[in-house]
Amino acid sequence: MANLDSIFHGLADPTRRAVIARLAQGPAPVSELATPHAMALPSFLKHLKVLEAAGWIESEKSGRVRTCRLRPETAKLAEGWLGRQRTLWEARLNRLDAFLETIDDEGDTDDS
Amino acid sequence: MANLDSIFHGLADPTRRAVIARLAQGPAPVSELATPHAMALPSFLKHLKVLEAAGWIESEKSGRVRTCRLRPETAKLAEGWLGRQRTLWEARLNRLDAFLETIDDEGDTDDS
DNA sequence: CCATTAGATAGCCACATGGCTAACCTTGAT
DNA sequence: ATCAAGGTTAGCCATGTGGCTATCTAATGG
Repeated sequence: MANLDSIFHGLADPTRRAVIARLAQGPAPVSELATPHAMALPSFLKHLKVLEAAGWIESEKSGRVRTCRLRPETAKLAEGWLGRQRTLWEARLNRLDAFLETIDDEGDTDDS
Repeated sequence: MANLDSIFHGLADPTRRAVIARLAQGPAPVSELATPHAMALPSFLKHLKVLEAAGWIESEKSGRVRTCRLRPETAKLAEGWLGRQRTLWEARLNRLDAFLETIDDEGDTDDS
């Protein structure tokens, strides 16, 4: 697992998001993950390491092929944090609405 | 608005997440946002600029006070992307389940 | 055994990030 | 008019990030 810092940093790059999107449809070997991306393999491997360190993916080598798969729990951590903020935000808006209605009930105060 | 790169990069730092969490409870001036964080103001301002460039917050200066507020649409973009990946992932698991049931239906094939 | 395939490691480079201090500019209060 | 408060700007520095090439190892196919 990893902290939110590395989890969100993992998402802050189109190559890495593309890898996650690809792996959401099932595991794949490194070379297959790499082909859509116009960069040298070592550069791409760095992205995979970032994702693995963040807990987004896990991988296993069998023979000379390393197969990567997604760890969906990590997405839950990310969605969880975002959801909690949204909850706070919405609660605040509800309180605000309630307050505004209170003002309505009191009628206009500064109108000649 | 901004792209997913900067949106997620905005979240990849505890100071910035704390600012977002604070602003989810309502707008606040820069100095109030800064006080909980043990760093010089200019350093903190950089974080605010990252958040503003990413579309996470907007701010307005009146007199010598700049007030910041959250832009919750941005959270929707982030949650939206994550949600779409989860949808793909779950669809894939459903197909996998269906496939495994297919195998069950066919009975054992290699059992003497 | 030899060549090929799949990936790993090392090292280099340019630029971005995240922190700092010092100096500056407005606005507000006295 | 002056001083304090609230930012803002400019510049410095160390480290991180994202790309590259060159080289290396370990499996596999012929």
